[in-house]
Amino acid sequence: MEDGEASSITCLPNRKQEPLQNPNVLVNPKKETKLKNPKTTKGRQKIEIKEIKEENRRQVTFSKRRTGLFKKAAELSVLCGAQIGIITFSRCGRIYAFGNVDTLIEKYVRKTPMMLRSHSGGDVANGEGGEYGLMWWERAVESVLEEDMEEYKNALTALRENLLTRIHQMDADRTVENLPAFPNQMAMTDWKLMDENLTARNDRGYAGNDYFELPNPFMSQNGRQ
Amino acid sequence: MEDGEASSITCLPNRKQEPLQNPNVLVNPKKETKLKNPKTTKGRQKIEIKEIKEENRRQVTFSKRRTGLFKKAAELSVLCGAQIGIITFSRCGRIYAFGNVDTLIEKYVRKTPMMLRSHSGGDVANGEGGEYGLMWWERAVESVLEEDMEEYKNALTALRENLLTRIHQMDADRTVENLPAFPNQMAMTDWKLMDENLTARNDRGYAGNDYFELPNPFMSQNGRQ
DNA sequence: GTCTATATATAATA
DNA sequence: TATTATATATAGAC
Repeated sequence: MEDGEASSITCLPNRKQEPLQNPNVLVNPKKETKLKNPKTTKGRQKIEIKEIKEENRRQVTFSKRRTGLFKKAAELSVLCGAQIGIITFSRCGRIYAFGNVDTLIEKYVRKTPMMLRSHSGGDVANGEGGEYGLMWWERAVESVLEEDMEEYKNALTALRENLLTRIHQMDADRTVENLPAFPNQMAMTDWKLMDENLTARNDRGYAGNDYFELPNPFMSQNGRQ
Repeated sequence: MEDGEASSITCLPNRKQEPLQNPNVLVNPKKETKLKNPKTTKGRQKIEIKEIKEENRRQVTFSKRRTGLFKKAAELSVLCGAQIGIITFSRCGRIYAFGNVDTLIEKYVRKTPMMLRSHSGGDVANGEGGEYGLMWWERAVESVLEEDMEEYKNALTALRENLLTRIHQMDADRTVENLPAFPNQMAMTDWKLMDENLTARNDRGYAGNDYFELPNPFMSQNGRQ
């Protein structure tokens, strides 16, 4: 009820009223004479939080709630000056992202070394540029950074892609079952970049809300989600 | 109004009522005789979506809305079988994350090559193992992958960390002002991993909601956000 | 997509 | 923290 909250006039305590079918007896239900409102809908119904089985209903819900989630994120970002990134994979593997995800991923990975270090068992290594028993590709990265941080920064996205397009076998879940051995063989051509009409950024531009969708090339164009 | 929606009885069309101060004339406002409700609060007030200046109010809002956002994400995940990851940096650089972020980051980076490719100007390269004008570290990564994908997978987190701990100068924003030249010198010791009481996962365990907070070691323990 | 009625989130307050 | 009243999100039906 963003604007025109006149419907709050309705104050009928009769809940669980008749099936509200056949509103044709009364005046045209929409437009004109909304007095004597016969409750055209049941309104928002309570639902259980469990997987929605009906394909179509699930799809509608996904779309609506994803929109709502992103809107909430935008508001939180603006209100509190927080940086927020959201990555969403629909069941068919379609990506929906919110925020300057790339930047946040880098910040995230950069700021959570402890988790990873403890995972790999080692202690925090010092980074003076010597040899610390790093794997060769780790040293490689290290060396390029020491001599050319700027170029590295500019090329990071390319590197990042190259890195990860190689590891499609890992954590393959049901949304991305059988990727070909070389992902570049995929016809990833029909992705689209869409600008979202999310809440306008404030002058600081915290999250820089970019919002895009990248369809899974292995899904038929119909039957999306 | 989770349970007990009796308050819907109140149907006073008089909005913008008096400042509702001084409810002491009537019976005790809380408990007993909530009939003749003198409106103990103004209820949720409409706010503009712009940065909240008051430190305290902003902090409260951040906490509440972040909780709400994560709850929404959990619901969307369960309802629609979607995988969702959220990364949030508060103004002071504290990290709040939702979902199996690491896995989703890998999936995300793996599945967005087009965006990056178009950014770097090239077309989609084929990956038969030849030379495509890749930068040397790209070829390096490529070669290691071709001969030892498994080891690479296992070492990915270490690589990932090593990669990104090197690029702390980029996108330095006001939340992370002056990181030392070598992040490993940071005393990243007081992070904590907390389990969140988010909505219980369904049996598929889509997002595997892990939720943790990683405080910025450069912020004093008080004055958090 | 749009609409309506209701479920839910949350601003202000104690 | 917990409560309350209201703003907002969204289920169901077009």
